[in-house]
Amino acid sequence: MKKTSLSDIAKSLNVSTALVSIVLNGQGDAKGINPNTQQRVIKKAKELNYKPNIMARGLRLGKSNTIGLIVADISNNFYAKIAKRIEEVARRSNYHLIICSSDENPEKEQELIEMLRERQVDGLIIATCQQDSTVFVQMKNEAFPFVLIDRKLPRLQTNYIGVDNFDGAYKATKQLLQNGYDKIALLKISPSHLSPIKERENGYKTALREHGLRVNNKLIALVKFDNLKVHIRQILTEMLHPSLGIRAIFSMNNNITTACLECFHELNIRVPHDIAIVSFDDIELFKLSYPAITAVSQPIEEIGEQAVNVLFDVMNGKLNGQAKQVSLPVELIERRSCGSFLQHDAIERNTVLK
Amino acid sequence: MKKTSLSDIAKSLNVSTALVSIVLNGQGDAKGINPNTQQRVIKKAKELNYKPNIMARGLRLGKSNTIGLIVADISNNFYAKIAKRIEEVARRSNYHLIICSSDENPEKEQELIEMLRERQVDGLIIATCQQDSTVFVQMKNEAFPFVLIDRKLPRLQTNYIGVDNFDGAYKATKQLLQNGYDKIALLKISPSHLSPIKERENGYKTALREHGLRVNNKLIALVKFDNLKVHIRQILTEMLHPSLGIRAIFSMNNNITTACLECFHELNIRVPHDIAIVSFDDIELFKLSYPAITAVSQPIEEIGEQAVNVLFDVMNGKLNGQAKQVSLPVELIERRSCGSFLQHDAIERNTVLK
DNA sequence: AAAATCCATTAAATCGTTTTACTCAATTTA
DNA sequence: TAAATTGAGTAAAACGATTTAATGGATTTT
Repeated sequence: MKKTSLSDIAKSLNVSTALVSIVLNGQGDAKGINPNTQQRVIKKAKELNYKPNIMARGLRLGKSNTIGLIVADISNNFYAKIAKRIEEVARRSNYHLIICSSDENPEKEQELIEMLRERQVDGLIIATCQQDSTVFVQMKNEAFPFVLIDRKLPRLQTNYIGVDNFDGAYKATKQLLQNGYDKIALLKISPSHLSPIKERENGYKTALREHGLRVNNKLIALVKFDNLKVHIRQILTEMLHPSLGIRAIFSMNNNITTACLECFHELNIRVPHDIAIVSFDDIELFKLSYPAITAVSQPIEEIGEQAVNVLFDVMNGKLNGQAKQVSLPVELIERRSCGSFLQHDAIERNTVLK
Repeated sequence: MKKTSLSDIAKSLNVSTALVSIVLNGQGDAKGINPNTQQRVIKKAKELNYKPNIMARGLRLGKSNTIGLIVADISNNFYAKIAKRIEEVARRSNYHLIICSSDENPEKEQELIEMLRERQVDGLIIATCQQDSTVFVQMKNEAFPFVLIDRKLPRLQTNYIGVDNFDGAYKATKQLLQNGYDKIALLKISPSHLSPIKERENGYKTALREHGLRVNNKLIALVKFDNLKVHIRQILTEMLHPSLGIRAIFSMNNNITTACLECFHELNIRVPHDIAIVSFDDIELFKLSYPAITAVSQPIEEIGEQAVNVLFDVMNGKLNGQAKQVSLPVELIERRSCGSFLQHDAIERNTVLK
C-alpha cells in the first residue's frame, strides 16, 4: 500500500490537484471554492489517509518549519532539559525540533550543522564546542538564522543566551572563602576554550583576589571530557596530596562534580570533613547525595525559552541584523558540602535538607 | 547570498545538471565521465559552497536517510542515553536521527509519529506510551518499518527490544525477602498499562508467592507521571503509617525512586534503617546517594544498538515480515539501601561503595 | 564501406506541492 | 446589448536532484 498523494485525491474526485491543495490548506473559503466540493475533498483525504509529503512541500516553499538543536551532550541532564523546553516552546508555534548531540566533538558539530542545513531547517540553536568561529561567521554572512546557547565565541557578535557565569563562580568561591577555606582547587573542563569556562575561572580568581589571596596555578586543573572518570581520579590523587593542603574544590560542572563524588566514595574521602566542594550546575543528584552539594543553579527553562524566542525573532527579521546577547542570573543553592572549615565535626549527619 | 543548486554549477561550467549530479555522487568513473571534467565540477562545487538540497533529493528518491526516535521522556537519563547510543549506531551507517519526546502523552506521540512520517523518515524507533495498538497495526499493514523499545503492546506481534522485566523485579523483590523484609510495598508508575510495569508487577508477585506470602493490594500504589513529587509524598505518608508495617519498597523506576529519596530526606526518614528500598533502573544518582541504592540495571547501550540493527534489517527486508522480539538480561546491583532487616544499626555510614 | 562499439555527455521525465495566471460560463451592470 | 463582474475551477510552471534513454561523433570491427 503506497502513500496517497494530492493527485490521487484529485483523480478520484475529478478535480485538479490545485483545488485539493487549496482546500486542504484551509484556503477554500478564501479562494471561493464551493463548500460542497470542499467537503468532498476533505472526506476523500481522510478516506485515503492522506499525509502531505513534507519534502515536496519543503522543496516548493523553501522552508521546512523545523528548527535544529545541537547540544554538546544530550546525556547531560542540563542539555536534555533545555532540549525538552525548546521543543515545547517551538511546538506551540507549530515548529518541529531536530535534536542532535555533538558529544563535545567540533568536527561532528560541523557535520551536524551541515546536515541540518541540507535538511533545510529554518534556524539553528547551538551549544557549540567549537574554538573557531568560521562556521558562525559564514552563517552570519549568509544571514542564516541561528542562536548560540550556553557557550559563545570571543569576538563573535551574534545572538546568544547564557547565564552570568562570572557571578556564579564568584559567589561559589566566595562561599568557600567565607567558610574559612583559602586553598581552593579549581577543576575546569576541557575543551578549556569554552566561554563559560573562562568566565567561571575569572569569577573564581576575582573572588580570591578580593579576599586578598593570590591565584595559585598549581591549584587549577583541566579535566578532559573523554575518559572523565579515570582522569578525575588521577587529578584528585595528585591534588589531595597533603603537601598541597587543599581542603576545598570549586568544580565547573555537574559531570566533574559527579565524578569527584564517585571518586571520594571509592577513596573513602568524606565531604565536607576531608574536602569541601561547590559545583556549577545544579542537578537532582546534588540534592540527594550525602552530603547534599552546594551548587550554582542555572535557569534552564528560561534559557530554552529565550533561545527559541530570539531565534524566531531573527527568522522574522525582527532584529534586523542586531545581535541579541542575554545573560541570565544564576543562584547559589547552599547545602552541606561546603560547611564551615572549623565546624566539621559539629555537622549532623542526617539533617533535613534545605 | 542564496543557495547554490546543481544547475548553478552546471551553468557556470556549461554542462548539464545530470553530469554534475553524477560526478558529485561519486558515479563519475562508473559512468565514464572524463576525469578532467570531474575535477572541474568538484572544484566548482567547493568554490560555490554547494550543499545538496535534501528535500529535493528526498522527494526524488522517496527516502530521507533519516530515522525517527520517539522516547517517552528525553529528560529521563535512561532514554537520553538510549538516544545517544542510537544516534551513534545510526550515524555509522550514514543515517541521521530525529529525536522527539512524547512526555508520556499518547496524543502527542501520535502527532509525532505523523509528523515524522510526513517528514519521510525511513523508519521509526518508539518507546510508546500508547495503550491502543491501532497506529502500530496500521503501520504494520502499510509495511512501514518500525521497532518498539522498552515498552510493547499486548497481542501486537511486532519488532521489540526490551529487557527481562519479570526477572529484574523478581530478583529485586527476592533480595528484600532474603534480607528479612516481608511487608514490601510496590510503587508502580502510571500509565499502568505499559508492558514493563505489568511484567515487573508479576515478578514482584511471583517472588512473594514463592516465599509463601500473599499479595496484599494495599501495599501496591500507582504513582502519576505528572506531578510526581507531590503525589509520591501523599502516597508515602499514607503507606508509611505504622499501622501498615511497611519496612521496604520496591520502586518501579528511577523517577519514582528519586522522588522517594527526596521525600525521605524531607521527612527525615533513614534508609535502610526506617525503610529499605530497591529500584528498577540504575542511574548515577543511586551510586552516590546516601546510602547507595540497590537497583536493577538495564543494558542501555545494548537496547539502543539492537534497536537500530533490527530496524535496519526490517528496512532492508531481511526479516521478511517476521517480528523480532528481544528480551535482554538485567542485573541486580546490590548496594546499601536494602541492608538486612535485622542488622540496621550495624551498618556503617561512610563505607566504600561496591 | 557498412555496421557495431565506445565515449562523453545530455534532454527530459519524475517525485508531490504550491501558486500564478488564466478559462469559461453565468450573472450583473451600464 | 455590450461590457464588466463573479464564481468555480484549472493548466502549467516551479522548487532541486536523480535517472533513463538517447545523441552524435569517433573509432573499431566485419
